[in-house]
Amino acid sequence: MAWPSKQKQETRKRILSSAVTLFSQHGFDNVSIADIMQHAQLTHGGFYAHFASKQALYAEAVTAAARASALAKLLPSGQTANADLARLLAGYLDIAHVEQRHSPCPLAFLATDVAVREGNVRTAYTRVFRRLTAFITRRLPNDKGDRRERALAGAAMMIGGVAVARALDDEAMIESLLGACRRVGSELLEQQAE
Amino acid sequence: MAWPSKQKQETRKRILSSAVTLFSQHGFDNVSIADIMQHAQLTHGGFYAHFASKQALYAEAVTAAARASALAKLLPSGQTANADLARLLAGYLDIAHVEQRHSPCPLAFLATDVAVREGNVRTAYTRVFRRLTAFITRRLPNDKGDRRERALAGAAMMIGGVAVARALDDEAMIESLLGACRRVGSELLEQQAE
DNA sequence: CGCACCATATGATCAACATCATATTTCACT
DNA sequence: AGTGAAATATGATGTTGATCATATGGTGCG
Repeated sequence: MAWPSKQKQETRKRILSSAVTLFSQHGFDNVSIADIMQHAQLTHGGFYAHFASKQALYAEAVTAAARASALAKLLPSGQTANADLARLLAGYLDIAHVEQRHSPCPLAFLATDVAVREGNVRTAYTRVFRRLTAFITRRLPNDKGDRRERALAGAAMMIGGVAVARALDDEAMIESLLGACRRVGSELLEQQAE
Repeated sequence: MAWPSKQKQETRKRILSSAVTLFSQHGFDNVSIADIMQHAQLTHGGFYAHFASKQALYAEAVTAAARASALAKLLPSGQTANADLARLLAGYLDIAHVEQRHSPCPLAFLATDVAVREGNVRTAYTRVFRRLTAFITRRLPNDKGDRRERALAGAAMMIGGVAVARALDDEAMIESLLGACRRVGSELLEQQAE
């Protein structure tokens, strides 16, 4: 009975946060445990005191990334539904997001990387996606069309826009793509003034 | 000067085709040269007689995948613009595509996988994306709104829809997502009957 | 039939890396 | 201050995989 100082919990959080950053930036397979631990200012050996395996860390990282990312910061907004959606679109389809200058959304950054795994990781990803689409659906007006359908398609467009932008080579095309998704997304999701 | 039998060209094509299949299915890092060669019914050693490196193969595979995928088969269509777009949406946002029961589109299957590489691979990806958006743009009516903008956003939605669907765990949600993207995509890209 | 040569196969080599076993440090409490 | 366990570090181990060097085998020509 020693160390009630919560050191361990904080260390664990630091590892998770480093994992989110590095996995998003380089993909699961291009990041070693040693890389993550180093980034968290630790050495590689202690890792298994915190996580059962690299895969287990990945599953938690997907969830943690969602919590840290822009969406989470919108949740307790209190603004109008329309303002929330506008802010979501603008923040998500932003070059700063694509270049990972703030917390990346795992749905866009890890999409095909998650698709090739099994088990927990997929489940975590699915949960995060469900949460995003619920967030959007709740803010769509009830009257025109099927809200859920538009929310799903809108989410796909946002995620696809960012994922593709990250893969592109050409700065100008990246900007066009993001701009196009912002504007069409706004038509699709926001209540237009009449 | 022997072997005018073109054996080598055909072998090379077989390797490329195996690479497309396996990279799409498992991602670049989870496929070894040996896996690819075995899939092409060869042994690992001969690989470097055909490609300079695994990365070089990847760049060519992105291009080859595009050529083999559904889009390519639409190109010499001769149908109306609307019919082409309808066919593209239906074929792309299809569970059979997601489950890779036919040639996968590299834009969706390799998006985040390409995003973490450098050089040739990104360039090849960008070229394929440019080709897809050009294909769509050319088939949009000139009158309402900015064609190119709608083409870019539509492409992002298609690609995002398939990429996310592949990562999801839940069959029902996959179907909803694909259906939503098909219907919203159709509103966005097809000329609606009045 | 045998030769020259290209395509492919066999068999290293060398470096990364996930995971584990063991050592060292650090804190809370006496 | 001293002690013991928790937290972290150091140092294997074993495997996998990209790449390369060398060997084999089949092909078309003389």
